[in-house]
This record gives sequence, structure tokens and C-alpha cells, in this order.
Amino acid sequence: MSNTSVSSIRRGDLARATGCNPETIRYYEKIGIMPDPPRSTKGYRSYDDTHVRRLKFVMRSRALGFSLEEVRGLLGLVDNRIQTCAEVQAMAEVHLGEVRAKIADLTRIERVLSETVARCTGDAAPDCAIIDALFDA
Amino acid sequence: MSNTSVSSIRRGDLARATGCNPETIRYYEKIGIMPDPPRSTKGYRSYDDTHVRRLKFVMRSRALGFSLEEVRGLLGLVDNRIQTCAEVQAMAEVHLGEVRAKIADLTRIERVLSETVARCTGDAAPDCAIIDALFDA
DNA sequence: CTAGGGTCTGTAGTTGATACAGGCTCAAGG
DNA sequence: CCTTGAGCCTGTATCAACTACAGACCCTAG
Repeated sequence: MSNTSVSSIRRGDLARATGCNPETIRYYEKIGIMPDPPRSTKGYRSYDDTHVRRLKFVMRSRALGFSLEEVRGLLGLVDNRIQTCAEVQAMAEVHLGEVRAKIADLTRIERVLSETVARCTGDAAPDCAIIDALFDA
Repeated sequence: MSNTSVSSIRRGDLARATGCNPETIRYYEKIGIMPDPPRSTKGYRSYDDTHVRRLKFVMRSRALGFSLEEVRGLLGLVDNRIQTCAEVQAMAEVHLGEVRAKIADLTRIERVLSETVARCTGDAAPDCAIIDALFDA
């Protein structure tokens, strides 16, 4: 009597359950991030809980900035095949380093840009401090 | 006697003078960021100082994170046509806002990611704190 | 005279999706 | 019962911003 019915849902339902664009689901299947789901007699994709869980995993990984190739690596451990935990940790650390590098880059850009914008008077003259800065930097 | 010789340089020279990939120069010409340069009798592109200056301008703008469409806008004032200084200032401020938003995003990602990585023991066990976090977040 | 480097063109690949076009199927309302 | 609209199917095109060929010239130094 337990509610273990593996309720079969369609692509739109999976999209709504995860917040993922339906087209993106198809894309993930094409590149092998998501498995090819079983089909109904009429060819409709048929998903269940495992797909919801896996797609949410992918989306959280993406939200943390992992590339799809990195996600593929993470899933390698999930699928209990390729990766070990130590490898996952190493990958996450590399990724963390990249995130920090990006922050450093953008912070430098932010500083230069805000200084430049501050120097601009904003009137309609043909001279522009921003343009000058870009030319003479 | 002044050295005003408009020395004609080739694509590779322009690339070396600016640090820009030669293929990228061709691309910028195709999309109209850089003008179609005059050609030698044999069809070789022929550049001068103005091209060096303009390409450096483009590259500095790109280095500050402006999109090519934004660079096109900036060049609109350089070319003394479309944009006013006030419009350039407004654009730069919008861009600055986007940069700050990206920094905020990445900082949040950095925090979550470093917390997650810290929780990982890094041994070879099939359990992995990183994977678990991505599943259960 | 030939070997190498540079140049020319057009085209395809990259990442991570998103957006059609053209056709099928399905459920609800009249 | 029929229509209408939503959803699904496929394949393909598009976006940013480049990068990387292939195949053909050309030019110069040894």
C-alpha cells in the first residue's frame, strides 16, 4: 500500500519539477549528461524520481559554476564508476581556484572601471573621459 | 624630416603590435568593429597607426569586460557619430553594475564551494561530502 | 631553386544552451 | 463527436567571441 508508484512524468513535468528549461533537458540527453529516458508507446519521454534527482544535481552543480564536463566528472562518482572521492575533491579545488581567479579579475576590472566612470563629467561634449582613458591607458 | 611615414604593416605585424590573435583581427573586420583595410596589389591587408590605436582601444575595452556590442557603442563616439558622452557614461555605469553583480554571484559561489570542499575527507571511500552536498542542498 | 613562413579565402568547431519549423498526439470543452 | 489548444516529437539554426583548420597563393633567404 506504500506510495512507491514510480509515477511516470513527461518532459514538461520534469522541467517544472526542477526549474529546468525543457529544451535544456533534451540537450543534456543529447550530450549524455542525462540518460536517454524510456519512451511511451507513442515515443513520449517518460521520467521518474531518479531523473528529477539527477537533474537537480546537475543544476546545483551548474549553479556553482561547474562546467558540463566537470559535471560529467562529478556524475562519474555518482554513477559509481570512474571517479574517486579524492579526485572529486581535487576537481572541486581546481574549480574553486578558478572561481577565486575570476573574482580577482572582476575586482580589478571593477576598480579601473569605477575610477574611469568617476572621471566622466557626463555632459554632451565630444570629449569623453571614458573614451580618453580607453585610448591612453 | 619628421617620422610621419605611414608605415604600412601586415596582419601579423598588427597582431604582434597589439597582442591580438591574427584571426581575431579578421573576425573584427568581418563584424565591422575594425574597418576593412586597404589591400596591396596582391590582396594583402595593409594597416597603419590608426589601426594599431583602434585595435588597442578595442582590446582594452574587452579587457574591461565590455561586450563587442558595447565596444561598438563606444566606437560610436570615437567615430564621432552616434553616441554622446552622456550615453557612453550611462553604458559604462550599466556595465559596472553587471560587473558588480558578477562579483557578488561568484563570491556567493566561492563561499558555498569552499564550505563544501572543507567538509570533504578526501579518502577513497564511495561516500563523498561534495557529492552529498550537491544532492541534498 | 626550393623550403619555410606568412598570407589569403571560406568554413567548422567551441560552450551551454535557446528557439524555431513542421508534424503528431492528447485531453477538455462545446 | 469534433475542435482547439497545449504539449510533445525531430532536426536544425542561432547566440557570443573567438579559434582553427584546409587548400591555395606569394615572397624571401639560403
